[in-house]
Amino acid sequence: MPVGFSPEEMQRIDAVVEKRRRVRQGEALYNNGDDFTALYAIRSGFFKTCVTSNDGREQVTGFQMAGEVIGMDGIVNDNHNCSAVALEDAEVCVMPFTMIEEMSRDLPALQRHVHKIMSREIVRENGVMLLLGNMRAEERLAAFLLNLVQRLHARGLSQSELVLRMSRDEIGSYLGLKLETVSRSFSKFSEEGIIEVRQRYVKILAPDALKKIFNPQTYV
Amino acid sequence: MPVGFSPEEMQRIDAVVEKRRRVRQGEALYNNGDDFTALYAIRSGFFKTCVTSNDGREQVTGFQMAGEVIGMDGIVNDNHNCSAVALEDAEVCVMPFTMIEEMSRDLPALQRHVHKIMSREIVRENGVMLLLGNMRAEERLAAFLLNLVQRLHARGLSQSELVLRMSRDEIGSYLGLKLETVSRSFSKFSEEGIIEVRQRYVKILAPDALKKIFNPQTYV
DNA sequence: TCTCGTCTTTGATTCAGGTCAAAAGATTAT
DNA sequence: ATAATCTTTTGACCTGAATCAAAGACGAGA
Repeated sequence: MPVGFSPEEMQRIDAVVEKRRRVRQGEALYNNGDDFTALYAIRSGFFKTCVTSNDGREQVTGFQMAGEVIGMDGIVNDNHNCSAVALEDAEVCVMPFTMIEEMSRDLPALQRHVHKIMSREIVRENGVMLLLGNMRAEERLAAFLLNLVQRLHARGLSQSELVLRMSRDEIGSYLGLKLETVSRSFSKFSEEGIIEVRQRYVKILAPDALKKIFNPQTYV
Repeated sequence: MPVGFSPEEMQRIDAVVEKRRRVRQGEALYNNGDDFTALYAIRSGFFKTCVTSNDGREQVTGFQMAGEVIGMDGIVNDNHNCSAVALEDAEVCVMPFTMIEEMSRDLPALQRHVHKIMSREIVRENGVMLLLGNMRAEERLAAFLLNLVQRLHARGLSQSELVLRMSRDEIGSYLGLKLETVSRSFSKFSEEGIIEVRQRYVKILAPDALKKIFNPQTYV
């Protein structure tokens, strides 16, 4: 969240952010097609967002954790273009978008913050496109693990251990791979001593080896 | 561009939009890493945007034409995260971002417009992720052609004929395919009488057949 | 007009990842 | 505790797209 506001301004911001909503594991915060009314700041829990082609194929477009904001996909057409599903019990701040717009007219720092959040999402998706368009299975998984552990570390968690909140199938959907390929890649990393895997628990034993897989040239 | 402004407001908007820049074919409007200062509204010409992994693999993230706005990738980090290269001689409006922010504080309709543009880009990229993660070569090419021709048609051009501004290699990069695969898919469509291709000239003979390839289920 | 360089097509072959199948672990419900 | 269900792993095999290679086609410049 942005910084550098006066106490009075913070109070206004708090008012926007006061409404909470709990979402149980497996439930949708919003679904594709739902009316767009608000952005959501994740307070706790873990989400996936996904789009579905009209013949039913699902693509996970991202995994989001505490501190991240979701829902921007709804702004263009006043209804959501993807679904956001909780992968564990979660709580979000409901931030009505009209209030956000109103307030960011008065508070340039908030305005800039909103723009940055959306731009960050564009940049993130650029990165995923690069991954999906150019990388091989093991590179994708390495990139995924490194990204996840880095974000968790930024939240005070371990930079080497994590518990995946999503299934192999969901990881595969995000990475453009089948679940068997994800599983095989995990096993391969494990055999090579790069990681330790037990179901959804993952320990990164050799982060440099992962980085090397993710980006071979840098280390040659 | 947004509508519904008073003459006075239009004048202010015109002031933002008055600065022009010409970009010759093959030149970059901005490069990855460049300082971010402005968004660009394309007045004429055709661009590609692309990101590059640090080992040099390039991913085309989009093709942009007149009326579209590019540069939003630069907002988060105050420098551009991708490059925008003109595929034909082009002219853009340079819209300094500080001016956009300033004005959109006064003009809610402009503010909303800026938000929609960014949201539209997020949604577009969601669609590309679905394409890259789930579709086979011919589906990707069909989706690409249909999208392109639809956008051209919205600009008053034919809905069945088009001249590609980009090479097979660039199409391949965008679609996550090698250029040979793009070429083969073109040939296949051509053999099947779905399109007529002569180099970069493409005529869509059977749009429904293309739509069927793009989205099989709908027609079953 | 001819040549050079670039882009495109096509063919032959290879291979990464998909598909199908089955077993082994987890997790939940009874 | 046990059964039932879901998830994950692993194996065998297949296939769509990549790779390698060569020949055409086109456009720019001499």
